[in-house]
Amino acid sequence: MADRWALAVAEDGGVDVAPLGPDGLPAGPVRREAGPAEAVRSRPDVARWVWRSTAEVAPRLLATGVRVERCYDMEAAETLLLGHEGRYGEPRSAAAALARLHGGPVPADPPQRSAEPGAQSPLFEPQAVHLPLEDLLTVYAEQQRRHDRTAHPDRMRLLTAAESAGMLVAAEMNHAGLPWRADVHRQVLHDLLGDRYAGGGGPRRLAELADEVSTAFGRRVRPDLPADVVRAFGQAGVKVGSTRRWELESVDHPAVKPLIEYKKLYRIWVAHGWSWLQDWVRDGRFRPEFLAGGTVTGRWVTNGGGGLQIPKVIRRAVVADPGWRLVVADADQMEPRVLAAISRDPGLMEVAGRESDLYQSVSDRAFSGDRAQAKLAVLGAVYGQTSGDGLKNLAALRRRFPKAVSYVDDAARAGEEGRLVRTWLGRTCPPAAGAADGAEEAGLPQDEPAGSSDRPQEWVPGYASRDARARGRFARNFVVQGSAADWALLLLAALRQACADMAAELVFFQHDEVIVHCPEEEADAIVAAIRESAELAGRLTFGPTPVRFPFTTAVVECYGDAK
DNA sequence: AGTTTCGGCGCC
DNA sequence: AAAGGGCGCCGAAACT
Repeated sequence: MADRWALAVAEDGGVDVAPLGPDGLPAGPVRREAGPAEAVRSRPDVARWVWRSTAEVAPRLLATGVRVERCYDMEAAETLLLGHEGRYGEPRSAAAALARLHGGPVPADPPQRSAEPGAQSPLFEPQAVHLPLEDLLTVYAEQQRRHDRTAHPDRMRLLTAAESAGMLVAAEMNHAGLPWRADVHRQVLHDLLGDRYAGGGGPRRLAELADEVSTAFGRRVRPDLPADVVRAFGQAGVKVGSTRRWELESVDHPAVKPLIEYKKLYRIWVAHGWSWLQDWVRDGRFRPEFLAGGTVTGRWVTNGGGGLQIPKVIRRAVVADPGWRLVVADADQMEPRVLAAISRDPGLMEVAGRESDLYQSVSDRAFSGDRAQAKLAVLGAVYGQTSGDGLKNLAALRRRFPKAVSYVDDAARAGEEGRLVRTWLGRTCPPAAGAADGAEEAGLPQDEPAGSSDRPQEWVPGYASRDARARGRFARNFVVQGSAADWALLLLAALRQACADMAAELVFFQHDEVIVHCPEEEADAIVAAIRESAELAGRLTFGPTPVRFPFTTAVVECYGDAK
């Protein structure tokens, strides 16, 4: 049995499959099967299935309980390769890749559809283009050659494998759903907001707070209309530029307290209230549609339901099934640890080589024990902070960890100058990303490289334009956030394999946090598997490195009890 | 009336 | 003086 097989879905839902040799070329005759499940089930020893789109195939496998070991997602590969080649914006479908090879007209990608609440099969792609197996093989062979031509072929191949694994995990999470107790959710809502229908059609507590705000101003003010609030403050003799919380917090006025409380609860009501519950929770599960690789940095997004923005108070509703547990695992200080691994800064690698609190260690070395300052400085360096305490403390950071800071500085400069910036494994930042305004559809730099623009947007001689600086900040953050996403994909892939021979299921993933739903007796094994997967992912992603990737894990029945 | 943008905030 | 990065979501406001 060949190690790799290719699989092409036909118009009628049947599939053609063929074994691939070590060179990636067909090593046997094409066979016809009734569907992906039949094809996979009768070939249990295949190590990797090569197909056009995991989102197309995986739901059909999951529906019949068939699992694959690994896959190669051709359209994920095409996206990564186009990015690496500096060709962001070109159509990324397999059909487009084929057309480019044959010199024909290149079809545009189908438009992204958005999720509909309660959709039964949200992953089914209505506009799926069924390429014959022979064409898939042509594209695949060319993609192999394109991997070979990248700056680090071994890393790029790993990235494609990791992204493909992520697509499998995402499909499995979409299938499983996050255990969700609607009754608990309703109780939380009632505790926070009071009766659902009380004053003016809204919840009681919001009506009360709106009254308090109005009383404080001495006239009727609607707290959810920013313009109305700004006007009311103006009439009270307080000049505010917006109604953002950080700005209001420094205002001394009796309306501030109820206003901030109102906005907090209003947010819960509109984004995770009763109608959200009705729209997104079915049969005891919340099913956001996870999209692996949904952002340019490689972070995932969810399509529908705000799956990655579940407010802390609402997590009370995430409850394990009877006899089961949630293993909630959160990577400790992931971004500075990743910065240590990619920059090879000796000092930062040394502190990241311990599992203890990294910010405290940085603080001990450079900030005379003030952990909060150290954390601000590190995050400021990663995010490109341009003012405030973070900037002030950056100098101390630079003295102690020069290679780490210059690593992100170099990325920022490259971004400003419109050069390509890549994560450790080779995911590539679009040159125009981070531009202040739209018009990046062309996928090309928006304005002149720094210093050569004849119409600078700001008159600061020798400095980059505002847009260029925005791209610099984007690129600075990209190398860290994106390399962290590289590592997280490998972590997920390893954890998925560890869960394979247990009942445990991966049910949630949020950048540096993962939740496994498992029978109580498997919880200890899962905790160990997370630790082992994290270290394995570190070695696979970054090669030999002293950097550790510890997790804080909690075995709980309720997500709200973690942390 | 329908679509896009804005303001604001949730998460990391 | 200078907006710290990435997202999604909602209603209101602003547009067509």
